[in-house]
Amino acid sequence: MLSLPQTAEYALRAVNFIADTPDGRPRRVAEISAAIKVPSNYLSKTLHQLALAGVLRSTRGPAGGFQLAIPAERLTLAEVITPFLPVTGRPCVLGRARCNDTTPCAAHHLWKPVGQQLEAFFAATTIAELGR
Amino acid sequence: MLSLPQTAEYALRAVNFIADTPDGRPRRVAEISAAIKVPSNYLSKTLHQLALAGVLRSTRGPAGGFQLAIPAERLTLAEVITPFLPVTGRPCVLGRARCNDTTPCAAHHLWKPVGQQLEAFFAATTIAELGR
DNA sequence: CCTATTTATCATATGGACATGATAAATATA
DNA sequence: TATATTTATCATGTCCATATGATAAATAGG
Repeated sequence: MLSLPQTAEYALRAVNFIADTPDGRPRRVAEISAAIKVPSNYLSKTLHQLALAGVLRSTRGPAGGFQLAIPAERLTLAEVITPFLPVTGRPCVLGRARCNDTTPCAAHHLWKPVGQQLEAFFAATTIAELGR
Repeated sequence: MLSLPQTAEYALRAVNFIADTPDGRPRRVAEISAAIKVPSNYLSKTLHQLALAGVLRSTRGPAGGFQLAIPAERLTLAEVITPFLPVTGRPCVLGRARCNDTTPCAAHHLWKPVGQQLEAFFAATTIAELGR
């Protein structure tokens, strides 16, 4: 029905995989890419963006790779996907530029609670809560 | 956070506008386009697709235009947007190809109720319930 | 300090959603 | 039956998410 951008899904899969590393040692792009089935060269850039966003920490050179920069228990899904959502992310189902409580679209009153629940899901769910 | 394809939003706006026509007379593309602020030539094709989907009825020639093919009280948002959703519409937040109760992704158990509520919203809400 | 290993970055390609403009086909009505 | 009006369809263009491939920069360890 509604779906996340491909890249945001990649990010979630990657972070979830990284979070599941014994003693949190760094994971190489090649490892992650193979594990979650995402093109490695593209994933490389996605992981870099997550590092810029402060979600991951990157280390170059031998034994380098990507680690969580935030403990899985405090890292929310929202933090992971936000860098990959369109800047023009509309909160309005009808796609109206301005839609809020004071100038609502035709569907605002019906959509609001559903949309809020959706946002709450991403904002409240942590990586630690995911399975494997 | 998540959003519908642009074209699906156009479709909802258009159908909502058409539904709001006194005695259900046909509405011309030009009228609709002006009212809901959508490029008319593009809208034309979108409306045509809705006609093919059985949501609208089209009439050519003078006094022609588009009308609802289904009473607003029985026309759901899902029926309006479905023709414009990607065929590969994933029900899985992590974007996994196969994700269901028996072979769930890492987020399946957490996402399921939220996703269901989302689907229920579109499946249960009718055009008649929208405001203006 | 050299070398292997790893991320960072640059250059470029591609497919599809979104859009524009023009022409064809249907039809009401005078 | 001619004409104006309206949708249907065709041809084409643009932009961005997604992706590929190659090279540069950093760093650990011998």
